[in-house]
Amino acid sequence: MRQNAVGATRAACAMLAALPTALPGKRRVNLFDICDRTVMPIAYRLGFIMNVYREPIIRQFEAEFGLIRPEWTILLCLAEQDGLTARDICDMTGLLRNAISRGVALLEKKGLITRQSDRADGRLMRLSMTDDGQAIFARIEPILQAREAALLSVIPEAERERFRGYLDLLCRQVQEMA
Amino acid sequence: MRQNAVGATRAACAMLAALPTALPGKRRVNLFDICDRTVMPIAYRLGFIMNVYREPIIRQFEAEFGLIRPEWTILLCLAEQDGLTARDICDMTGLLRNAISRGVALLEKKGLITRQSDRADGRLMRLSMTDDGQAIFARIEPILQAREAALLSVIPEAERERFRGYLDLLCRQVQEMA
DNA sequence: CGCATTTTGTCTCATACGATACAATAAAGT
DNA sequence: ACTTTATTGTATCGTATGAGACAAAATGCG
Repeated sequence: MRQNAVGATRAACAMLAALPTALPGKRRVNLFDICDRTVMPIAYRLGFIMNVYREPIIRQFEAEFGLIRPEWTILLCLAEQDGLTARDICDMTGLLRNAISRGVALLEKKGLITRQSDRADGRLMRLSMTDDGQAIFARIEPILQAREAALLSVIPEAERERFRGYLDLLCRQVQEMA
Repeated sequence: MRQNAVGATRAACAMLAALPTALPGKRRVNLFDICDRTVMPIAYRLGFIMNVYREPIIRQFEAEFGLIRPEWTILLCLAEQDGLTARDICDMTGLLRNAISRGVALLEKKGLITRQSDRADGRLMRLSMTDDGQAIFARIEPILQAREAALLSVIPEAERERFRGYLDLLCRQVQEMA
């Protein structure tokens, strides 16, 4: 007998409750065996994808380039738009002020970016990549690109625009929710 | 002049390079201003969504229930399938052995799960939720469910199945990539 | 059997990270 | 102008967490 008859929505999944309670022998349980029976089938998938896709890259960049996540995230942003402020990067990435501040300090100490206080608003620090920063970024960018290509390869090219559209909707929605 | 003419793919985005290099006044820079000019427009969106959607919940559950991420992740899995092993949960969630082991130890100490070593394979520990565990899970589940509903509300119902299909493709692909 | 190899789970350690409080500047209200 | 209030960024501190080494059990191979 399943012991998990908890939560209001559990009843909605009652027809699935007939699944074996004791796992048969050594059968390996798969992600898809349970994620649709949870109350968060989409968020579960998103979380799983990020756990498996993003985490290893974070560790690789730490080990290989000595850059923590906020650091190369900042470089990624500055590569596409010079003179961003820490606040800009927070908004664009969803990282916290804390993390960006730390990343900026580390990058500056390494000489990979420069900080210049804004003339109009003394609180703002405009950030720019140095040549060294661009050199490092030139090494991490192809890695990110290759990984993106591998990820997307399973979605037919004709469908990618539609998929991107869904993600844009979610991006706006999570901003609303915050 | 933009200083970021770095990386092989930059040329492909040349038509976008005409964007203003110095930010005009105090204009707030948005996520969508740059994410399509990076080499990882999809992964960037996925990362952003997770940063803004998942992180706050992780912090809330830590503060409100004293459960770290591996802990409530384990409960989520056990709620849908009793008797899972730590290894099963790793495969299903994309979390590392380490994290699951830690979560299991904490949950057991709190009396929220029980561990029972498998008769056939002495290395395996079969996990089960206790009544207390189910009680806690009954409190976190609605929160997760509400959040999922809010997230998905922006995707038309008729399209959700298609979206879920895309995510399934990505789930399988990241498993392949690992 | 007997020995190497693999698998499962735990432990220790260094560290990246979020929470909180704070300083500096700007903006708004009177 | 002068006093709140908000915004931007920084510093300190406790903790969650990944890396790596390890123990125990199972499996493969001679």
